[in-house]
Amino acid sequence: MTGRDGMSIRVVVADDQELVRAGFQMILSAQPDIEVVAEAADGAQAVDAARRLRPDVVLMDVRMPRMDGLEATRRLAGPGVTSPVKVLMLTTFDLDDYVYEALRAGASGFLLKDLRRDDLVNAVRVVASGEALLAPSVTRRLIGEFARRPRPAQTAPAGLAALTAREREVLHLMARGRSNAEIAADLVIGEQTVKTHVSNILAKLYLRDRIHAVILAYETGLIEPGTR
Amino acid sequence: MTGRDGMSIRVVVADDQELVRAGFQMILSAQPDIEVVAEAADGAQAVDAARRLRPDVVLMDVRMPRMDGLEATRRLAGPGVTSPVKVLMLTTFDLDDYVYEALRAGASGFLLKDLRRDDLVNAVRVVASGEALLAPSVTRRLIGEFARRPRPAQTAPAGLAALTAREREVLHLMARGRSNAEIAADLVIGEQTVKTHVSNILAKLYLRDRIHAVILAYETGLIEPGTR
DNA sequence: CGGCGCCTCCCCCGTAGGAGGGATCAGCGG
DNA sequence: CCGCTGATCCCTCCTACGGGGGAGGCGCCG
Repeated sequence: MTGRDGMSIRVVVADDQELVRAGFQMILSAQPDIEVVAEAADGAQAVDAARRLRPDVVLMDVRMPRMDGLEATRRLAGPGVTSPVKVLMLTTFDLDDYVYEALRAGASGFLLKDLRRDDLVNAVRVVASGEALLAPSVTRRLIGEFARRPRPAQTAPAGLAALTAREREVLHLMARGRSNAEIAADLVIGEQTVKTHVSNILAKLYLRDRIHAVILAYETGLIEPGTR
Repeated sequence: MTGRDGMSIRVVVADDQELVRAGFQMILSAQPDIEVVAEAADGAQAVDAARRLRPDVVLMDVRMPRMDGLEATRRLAGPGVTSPVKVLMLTTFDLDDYVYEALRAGASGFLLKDLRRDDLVNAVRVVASGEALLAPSVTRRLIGEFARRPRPAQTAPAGLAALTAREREVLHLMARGRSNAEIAADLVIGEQTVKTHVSNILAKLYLRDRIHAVILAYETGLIEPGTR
């Protein structure tokens, strides 16, 4: 979208330590295709500069006075932001909390400051191109976190396949906590009919009661938390 | 654990195309600290070789005859494997399904075959060291996937804080689908007592019935799918 | 065309679950 | 010492649920 086609990659460097900013600035400016267009000493300045200058990448430190990098990232790339700016997060310590928060905040990358200069330059290029990258240790933990939770949707059609379309519909509403009467109202059918469907569902899935149906809906990924 | 301290990194290359194996073999063997100890033409051979030779890393192609790389990875690094072997997955096309399956199968990395030789060598070293890495496009999607789902635990203590320890205990069992009588048996108290607790829980959380309590448990992250 | 699957509706009936009372007792902090 | 909270137990009443039937209409397919 930006920063390619011969044009240089425009970068904003945000870090509260002047020395660190100077270092990044020097490394990046030495590249023919990278241009540091602004520096920021705290999150507020970073947000301000990024909104004004619309850089291709913001190099963002996690810990900063006034507004930290997490909050700044949220404002620049978080969910709900209309035209997000890409953020590459940097930190000295790779604490889990920071990483997860950063990624949820919308960061396109998370690196430790002990990286080699080639890697930093490469990272900026990768992020500018719309891709993402993480420090190896972070990658490992993210993979672990990801693999830890069982596949959601895929396994759903376990016994669910045995249900008719209407039954699945009823199951969905059941899983949302609707009573038989409410389901009947929702589907514009009689409550007796709903009861029949419910009974058939429970029988087909070998469930004791609707509560177990709700549990099954969540466990199989039929319903995902936060989808309410 | 292995492959360091001056000893070379021992690698098994698994790919059904002879030319690809030869290419990887050549690139890796050119490194002073890397040694290709075996080649495999399918998943079964890869598993066999890896179990026999205990290499530091297995370079594994996704698509292979007889047994594909995913299944082979599961057997070498999947959940439940006692002494896992590190697997670096390689593919020509970065299909979502492959990636997610590979990571769940226990792979320590996932790269596209269009990578530069330096990156391949670097990847082998990273994986051998116990860390992980992904192709940038894969990283982007993984982050997206991760950020998509709202933070689980954190938000839990929303109204839950109002509950007493005992009530939380009852709520947990309720969320597991236990009936009042079963909960009573579990906690070695009278069923009447359980009913009282349940009533208090519902009142405190402004819930209509135990079904909504189950839903709330999942939605707040009190219970996580797959934790059964 | 006759079945079969699906959706629809109905009745009866037993029970688990929840509302709304009230009660005792141990522990804790003022 | 008193008051409060939490945990325990008991009662009654009512309803939503769920099991076990039966039954009619519709569309599809052999």
